[in-house]
Amino acid sequence: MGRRITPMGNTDDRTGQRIVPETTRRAERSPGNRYGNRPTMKDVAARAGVGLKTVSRVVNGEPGVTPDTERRVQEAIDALGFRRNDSARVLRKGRTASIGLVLEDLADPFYGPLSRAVEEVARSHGALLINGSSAEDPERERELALALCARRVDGLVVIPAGSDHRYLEPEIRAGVATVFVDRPAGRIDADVVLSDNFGGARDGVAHLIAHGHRRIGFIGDMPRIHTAAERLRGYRAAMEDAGIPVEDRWMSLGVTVPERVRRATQEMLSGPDPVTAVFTGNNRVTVTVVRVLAEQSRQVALVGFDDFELADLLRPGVTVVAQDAAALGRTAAERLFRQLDGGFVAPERIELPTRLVERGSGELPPAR
Amino acid sequence: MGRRITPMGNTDDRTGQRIVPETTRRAERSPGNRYGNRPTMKDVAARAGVGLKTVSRVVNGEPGVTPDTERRVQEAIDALGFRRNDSARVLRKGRTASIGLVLEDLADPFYGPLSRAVEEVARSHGALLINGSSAEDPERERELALALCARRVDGLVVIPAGSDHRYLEPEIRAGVATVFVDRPAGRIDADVVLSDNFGGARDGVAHLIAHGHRRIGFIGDMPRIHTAAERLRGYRAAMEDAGIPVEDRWMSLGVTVPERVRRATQEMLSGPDPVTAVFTGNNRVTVTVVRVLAEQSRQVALVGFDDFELADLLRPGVTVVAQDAAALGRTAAERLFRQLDGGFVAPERIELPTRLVERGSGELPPAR
DNA sequence: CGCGCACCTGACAACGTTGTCCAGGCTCTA
DNA sequence: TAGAGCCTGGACAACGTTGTCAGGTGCGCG
Repeated sequence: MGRRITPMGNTDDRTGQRIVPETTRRAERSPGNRYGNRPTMKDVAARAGVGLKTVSRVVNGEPGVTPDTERRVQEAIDALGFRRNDSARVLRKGRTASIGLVLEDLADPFYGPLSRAVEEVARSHGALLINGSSAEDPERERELALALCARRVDGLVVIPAGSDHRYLEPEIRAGVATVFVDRPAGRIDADVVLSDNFGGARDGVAHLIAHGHRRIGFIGDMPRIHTAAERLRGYRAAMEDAGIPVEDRWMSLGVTVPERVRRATQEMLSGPDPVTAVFTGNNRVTVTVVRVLAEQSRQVALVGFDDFELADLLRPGVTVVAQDAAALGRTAAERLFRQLDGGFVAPERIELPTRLVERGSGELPPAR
Repeated sequence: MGRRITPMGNTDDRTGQRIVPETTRRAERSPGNRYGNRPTMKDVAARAGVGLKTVSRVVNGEPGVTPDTERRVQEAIDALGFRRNDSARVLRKGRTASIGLVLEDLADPFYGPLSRAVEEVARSHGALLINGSSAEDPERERELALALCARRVDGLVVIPAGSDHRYLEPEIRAGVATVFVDRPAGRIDADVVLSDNFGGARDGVAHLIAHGHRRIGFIGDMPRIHTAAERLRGYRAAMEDAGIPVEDRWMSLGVTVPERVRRATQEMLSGPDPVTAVFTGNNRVTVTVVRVLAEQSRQVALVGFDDFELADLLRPGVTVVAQDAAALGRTAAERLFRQLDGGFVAPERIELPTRLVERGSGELPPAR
């Protein structure tokens, strides 16, 4: 491996001087237990010569402590490097001020902004965010969600991988606020925040039809994924509205790995009556299809679901049906805290609109 | 707002039937406290007619329980919907099986894969990941890191925003494993995992020089950010190696918002002796510069630090110095767990190599 | 000067779990 | 059949914090 390793001894960024802190030794962890013998409120109280509860009051900024006492306690805190143990606090108070986010894959550019939006809302409510990726595996989603519940997160934002979420019923009944995003919950009654997948896809396909296309391909994700199914439904609706009978060979659903998408695209583009336009079901598919089309001599129109960075810089620019990932996350998180702050709220299904962004690829006329 | 809201009453994905679960009512939260009156081990024990510790044994799969007793306990658990309270467990055991990640911005495509890699390693060690964005604000980084310590995360992976991390010394001494990624820690002695920013930038600029360029611009992030400073240093080194005196107007450092970058680029490209090539200091800058160059009639060579999706699809393809974000995250997390599993390890600085990916934009000859 | 009141302070229990330790019942052997 | 040893089960304390409540001090007013 090409990595270079040097023994430490940092240099200060600004002065370039070598810094050797007198002691940044890790405390020997006592064998089974204890956080490296951290000081507790008891220790602080002893050192400050006050009672336990007085320390608690100072730490939490509660009233009823004379300035002099407060100063003594604060000095002891600083001297010992005390930091309140929130685990114990949580145990006592019942609220953890943290929420969980179960998503599909943090590395997917669609979920980054969504996750960030959830985090911002959480932050504004003083909560931390614990998140995990389900990798599109229902079992893993379940494990993750339940692990978060065991940590007693106050609420849960879930981007479902599975289609049966009854396993969450006991948790919801026990008071865990829950909101589903991007895809609906399966078999339970809960808040859901979605994009208008059906309408967006229909509009996108209609846009191609309006530019003269009739043989239009659809390449999407596995049909068991709700968004994929909805977008396919939108495609079918647009075609039907235009009175165009859809041929089976124009549709391809399955995993979104490049190889499959590539093959599917090539098949649609070959044969006697090839498609003259393609509608792609998500950003990963779109990117692969753009690559395939770049290799074609013939011009093929393209509209993709999901916006992506640089779509405007390609030639032609890629026309997309854009959904607002950040708005999805924000709306879901706000909904979550509404549940937490206001007690029970009847579950709703919130659908956010999509937006057709014309950049050129969708406005190409049918070739030949 | 264009959102559509419908009262719930889910339909099953597969059957289309309307599902109305008999009761998914949220438990009334008792006023101050309690997790909606969740059952505890005590409740389970009472129902199963066994002792508290026996329940604990069953829940944790400890030996010493007859199959018959185990079955009774398991039934009680299922009937009550019991789930172990990990907060209490943590309090007792001292380890939380969770690690914290403080990064700059989850929505940045560079950090998605990094975060995901950290998560995977954490998962393989049975730990959860709590993360937060510092938004490049040192104070917020500090708050976040300390909040995570208060939750008693076992370890911390930090992408520094600030340049002084002495505030972490008490935590490290108390046993919180800590690894810094992407940028070094300031003023403390800790593990650091970096890309070879200096070498990568030097190689990238040398590549431009090898293709005949002499007037080469550098547009980067704020110089207080370590990576930006290192990359600038690499630029200077390459120029010096080639015996080219660098002019001040060829360099522009500052925030990476599009407006500033755009202006900086335009300035370098105008005037009597404009630059014939540009080296960009990170992916956000690169993208903006690509946009500006696309508007130019003249061809300008470009090499960017950081790879980005679709760089190969642009015309010309964008030549980049690629760093492996996932490898950074993975290496850091592995290092973290090495500390956690193996006790004290002397801090090291690990530097991962970068890779020059030629795609065309860096191989353009100087215009005119 | 004495009483009452306000204001501080601290002892104590409780949160839900796990580690320790002991009791009781069983089996196996001498 | 008695004793030893093993296996199972449960009582109890402890983890570090916060809510409750009662005690103590000092001050003002009658």
